[in-house]
Amino acid sequence: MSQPLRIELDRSSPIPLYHQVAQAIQAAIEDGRLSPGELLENEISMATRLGISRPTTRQALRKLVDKGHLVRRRGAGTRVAPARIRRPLDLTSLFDDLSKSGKAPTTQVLEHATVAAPPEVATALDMPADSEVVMVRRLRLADGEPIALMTNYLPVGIAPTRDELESDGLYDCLRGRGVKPRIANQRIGARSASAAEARMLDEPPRAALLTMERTAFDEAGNAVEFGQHIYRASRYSFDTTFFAG
Amino acid sequence: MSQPLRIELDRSSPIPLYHQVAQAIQAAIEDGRLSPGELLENEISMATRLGISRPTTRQALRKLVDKGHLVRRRGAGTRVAPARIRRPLDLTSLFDDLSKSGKAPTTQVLEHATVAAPPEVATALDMPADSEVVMVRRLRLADGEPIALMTNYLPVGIAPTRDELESDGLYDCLRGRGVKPRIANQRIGARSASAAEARMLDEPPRAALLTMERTAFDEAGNAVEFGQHIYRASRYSFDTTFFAG
DNA sequence: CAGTGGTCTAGACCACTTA
DNA sequence: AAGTGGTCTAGACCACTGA
Repeated sequence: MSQPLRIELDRSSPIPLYHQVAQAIQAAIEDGRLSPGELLENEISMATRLGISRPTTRQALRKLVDKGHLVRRRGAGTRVAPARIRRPLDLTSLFDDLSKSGKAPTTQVLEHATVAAPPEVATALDMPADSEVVMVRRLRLADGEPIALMTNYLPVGIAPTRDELESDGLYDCLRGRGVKPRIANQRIGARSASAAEARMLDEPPRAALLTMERTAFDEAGNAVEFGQHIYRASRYSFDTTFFAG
Repeated sequence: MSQPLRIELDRSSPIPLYHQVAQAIQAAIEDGRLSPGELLENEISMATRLGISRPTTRQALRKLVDKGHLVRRRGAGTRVAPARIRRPLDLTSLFDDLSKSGKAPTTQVLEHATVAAPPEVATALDMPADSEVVMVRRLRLADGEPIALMTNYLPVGIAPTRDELESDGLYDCLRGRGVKPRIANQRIGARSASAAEARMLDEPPRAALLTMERTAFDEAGNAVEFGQHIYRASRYSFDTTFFAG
């Protein structure tokens, strides 16, 4: 531990104290003021120094452990986790993935229509058969190069417009409408491209494609989105981090 | 809420009280005594009924929320999460996956040798170049049908023997040695099978394969295992659940 | 407005690590 | 033996939901 981390707390803020503390420490880790493996101040000292109780301090540290940013060992202290075990984004978003890797993501909306939900879609979204849903098909590109062909189905109430989808990722659009996806079930597989798919994605015939099916839910368990996507395996792969419980 | 869940606590047990409570509730959810959407007793009443403090009760409930088994809303109570948003196993294990779906998994150990770590393996395991590691190649089958070809590299100290690997999954073997993988970084992609791969997996030439690279770490951040695996896309896909947050 | 979960406090004792 | 995090208690006040 070099020297105690400077943390400003605002007790009049609606943001919980433990969250302010966690944010401050996470920021310090992310901008390098705390290095991987570095020993942190112990929690009792941190609590008294910040003028908060020990349980509140613990709650902040626990959050960071859950996110994989800190490692704690009884008797041995709290350390910044090795960089390689940090958890990446929680809900995979192609748009964010591409932005972060320095590519310029663009979108062509191929279709945008209100349709009766096919049976498998109605099941996934937990709606009565033939309910109306918005169906969207998009071609996603990075630096002008096709990356993925995405088909999504959304409840009519929350579906973004065609224009919104041209400029932002689906999840950004949903957030803008106050919809917060919290849980997603994904199934990732692979298959060979059909002739039409190969043509659209600029791949050779029967090229290997990554496939992903996803159903997303908000915190109350309401289905928010169902998608069937195919990715060029030559240009894209899924990076995920798992924590054992 | 039908009627308060019967929970037996053992205060002399080394298992923490909050863990006993969480286990009891999770068991009730899993065997159907609590149904999806069902309202639970509120935490104050549960605390007094079980003779434990409210923070301890909260800790139990928080664990279950983190695992996706419960959904809580201020003012509205605690409910069992819809079945479809339950988190599956945390660290993907082919062996467990197959067992649960009623298949009989078997393993052929094709190679088992101590070798100098290739550069990319040394990097993944965070070891000096050319360190000795145990390399294992296995063919995994379900009901006698080939499913996956797996290549793993492990530090010599913890590597299971050939015999152990014939009868159990890798992660079971590691647990048996007291090694607890807690975090894994995975990269999932796809490509076409080589002639040799197609032959071993009983697939047509150039069939689409799922690929997975994984590095697993224990709680202290020590690398435990690095693997490069290929799966028959026609027989296998990855199911995962993500939590935002 | 009654009831719920969310936040926070100020202590206590214990198990484990390190030296 | 000293220091650390892990567990647990018994309260308090607040924000939000729903009838």
